[in-house]
Amino acid sequence: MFFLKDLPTPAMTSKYARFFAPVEPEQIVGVLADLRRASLTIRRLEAYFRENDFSLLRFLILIIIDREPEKEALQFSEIVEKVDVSKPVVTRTIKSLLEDDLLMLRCEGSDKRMKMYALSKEGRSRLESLFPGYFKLLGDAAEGESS
Amino acid sequence: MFFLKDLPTPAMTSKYARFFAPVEPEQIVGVLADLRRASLTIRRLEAYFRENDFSLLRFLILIIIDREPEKEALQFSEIVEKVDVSKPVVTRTIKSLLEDDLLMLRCEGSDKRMKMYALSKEGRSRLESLFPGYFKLLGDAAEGESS
DNA sequence: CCCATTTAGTTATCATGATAACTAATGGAG
DNA sequence: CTCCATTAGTTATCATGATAACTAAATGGG
Repeated sequence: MFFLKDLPTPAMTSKYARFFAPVEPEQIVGVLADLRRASLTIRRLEAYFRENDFSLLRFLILIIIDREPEKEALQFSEIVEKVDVSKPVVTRTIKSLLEDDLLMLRCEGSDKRMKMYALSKEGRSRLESLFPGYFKLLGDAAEGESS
Repeated sequence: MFFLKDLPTPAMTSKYARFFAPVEPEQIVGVLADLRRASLTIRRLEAYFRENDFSLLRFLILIIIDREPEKEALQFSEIVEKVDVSKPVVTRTIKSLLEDDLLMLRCEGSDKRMKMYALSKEGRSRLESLFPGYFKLLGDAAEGESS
């Protein structure tokens, strides 16, 4: 998250310009504005999921499994690859999803180390119940961007 | 941070389109791309400061004090307002900056609750030593955006 | 002037990200 | 077949964000 509330004023950027020349001040300010805008959107998403006793990461893991075209179960390491988060965090989050019966462990395959996870019925309906608010926030962000 | 590595394919968005209509799929995908891009930039910034035994928040607090035109010391609550982070986190971070002698406490004023903080000489030079890498990353992000 | 309320900042505790080091299963060289 | 290196996932611990509840100082109505 990028926490600077106020973007630098022109007076400030000119004070620091010697550090970033030849990049134009407007470019620097533009990037800062983008970082700030994205951080606020992410914050709103996190608040939305928290209000619904969920988390962005839990949601992303469910959607990643759901959106796969052919497979109906995904391997742990595939999930780790698609969600750009460290393995221990995925382990912990999947554990909580299992405890809530939103995911099911599928121990098929010859390799006894591998773990496959599929959405449960509750998992899928929970996911769908979260879609409207999620896409609403993304839509709002899209609007805010053009304005 | 937004962790989804792969943006949804057209096949995926059409699967979910009923949840976000009438917003156009390209808009949703566009916002997701922006969130992802910003998250990666923030990650690079955090990695940069970590490599330099610093943190993005520590840096932002220093720059906020430095960039104020007239005042050479800022009040705790002013810092909290400008950096969009909770008070306890600011307390903790300022404490670490004091321990490293990068900030100085200025207990002036009649209100004995108030605390004012100013950059020390080391604080200012530390800040300046971090500028080039910081603005380099912002410049890179600006380039990546236009491409 | 006194007590209740407000304001400034801190402490305690939790949530969720990371890295390092671990266990258990696999697989390939000899 | 045996043993060592590799791969899959977990455990332990830390870093840094949050909220709630706290202490101490200021303020204002009676």
